[in-house]
Amino acid sequence: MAERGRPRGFDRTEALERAMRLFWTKTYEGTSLAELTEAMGINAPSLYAAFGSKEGLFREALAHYSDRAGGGFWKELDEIPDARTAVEHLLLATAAAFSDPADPPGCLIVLGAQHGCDDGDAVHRELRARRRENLDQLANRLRRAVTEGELPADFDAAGAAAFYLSVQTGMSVLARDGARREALEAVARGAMLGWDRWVAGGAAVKSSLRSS
Amino acid sequence: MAERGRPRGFDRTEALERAMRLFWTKTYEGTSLAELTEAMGINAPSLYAAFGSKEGLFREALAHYSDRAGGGFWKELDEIPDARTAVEHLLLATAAAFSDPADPPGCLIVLGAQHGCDDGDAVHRELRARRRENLDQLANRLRRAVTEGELPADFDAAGAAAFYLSVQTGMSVLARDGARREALEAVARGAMLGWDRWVAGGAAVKSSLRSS
DNA sequence: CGATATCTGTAGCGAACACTACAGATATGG
DNA sequence: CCATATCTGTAGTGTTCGCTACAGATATCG
Repeated sequence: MAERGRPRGFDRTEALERAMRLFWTKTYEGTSLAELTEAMGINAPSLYAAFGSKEGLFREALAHYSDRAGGGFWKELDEIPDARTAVEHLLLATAAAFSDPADPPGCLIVLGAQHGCDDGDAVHRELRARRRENLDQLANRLRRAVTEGELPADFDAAGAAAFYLSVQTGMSVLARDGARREALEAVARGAMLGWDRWVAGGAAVKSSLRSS
Repeated sequence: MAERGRPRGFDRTEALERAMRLFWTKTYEGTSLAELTEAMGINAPSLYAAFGSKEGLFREALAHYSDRAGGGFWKELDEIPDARTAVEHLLLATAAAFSDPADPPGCLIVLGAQHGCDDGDAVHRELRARRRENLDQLANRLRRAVTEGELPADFDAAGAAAFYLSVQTGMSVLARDGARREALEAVARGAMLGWDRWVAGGAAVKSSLRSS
């Protein structure tokens, strides 16, 4: 059954793309509806008919971001067979993406909204959930490497995941503050310098702690 | 000369402290004047007489934060004689502070405002400048260790500073997302695992890159 | 063609925002 | 005691916010 009524006068996907880039540049709360409608080339009622609300539009923009811009290296994390190479690639690809002049610097999922504390707000909960997803994906990738025998049984997958995600998250802010690609790559390479000692296991971690 | 006119009816420092904690919890843009006046126990005209504007109040709150809450470990970075211990202490003290239940999690300087791109806004420029200050202080501390002979002449102080700051910055977001103290300490310890290879110098970094 | 359904543009809604005019209150300086 | 100066509380200001009522336009269905 074909659609009835007057057909939509704009390309929904392109409008969504423009909204995503605006949210990415100015954050959720920092982007007004007037700015959105202007960038999308439509009027407010068209926006509400197509996306429901500012929040609905943001959530769709977020999904679009995960599928397109921010999704690449996270998918590859699972595809690259060697865990060490996979993590290194994640960080180096992040360094390249966050400093790509064609896109706003940093990650929409990290920088896309205010970082309040209480936040029962749905947008903040969704962003938090997606960051949590990244943490889990990283930990699961490392655990997989343990079961595959690449990493030792006592490998601290949860700790290492938190560490590597912390590095990647910090890179978002550094990029927003103007860090160049070489600087971000130095961060990525620096994070990999400790890999062997992560692999060496809990004893090495503890001795490093004792030496302080 | 003593002050003329009706004396102020509230403690300016305590009001500032309360404002700081509110900004710390809800960010600059996320905190309304109504919330501020309520938390500070004063009316809007008193706030404006004492602090000039919301922006002026935030800047004073920021200075208060640097002097009091966020300032401790950054001062100690320069006081601890051994650079390795100094950096390790910075990260471990950060882990403890960011997960202290008595304070809002994470750092006001990292989380205190929206992370927009263009931002000619004065508040954002000041936060960015303070983050830049942290980067410079860390790099200078490492360079000092080079001149003192603790670190080799070819030590990549700028790269290492970017790396360790990236870790610390990421910890702010992890803390905001609910990371416990042990998780943040794992991040801190993980960051120190690569220290020796940072010290081993550019050749080690490059070989690590080649191995990917 | 008429009925129906959806989209578009104008124009404006109530609420929240940062901020302030003004009058009364309360101190000091002479 | 009077003049002056500063603070406090009330009650607003104009602007911007996200959002929508409504009428006209444009499509399909029968």
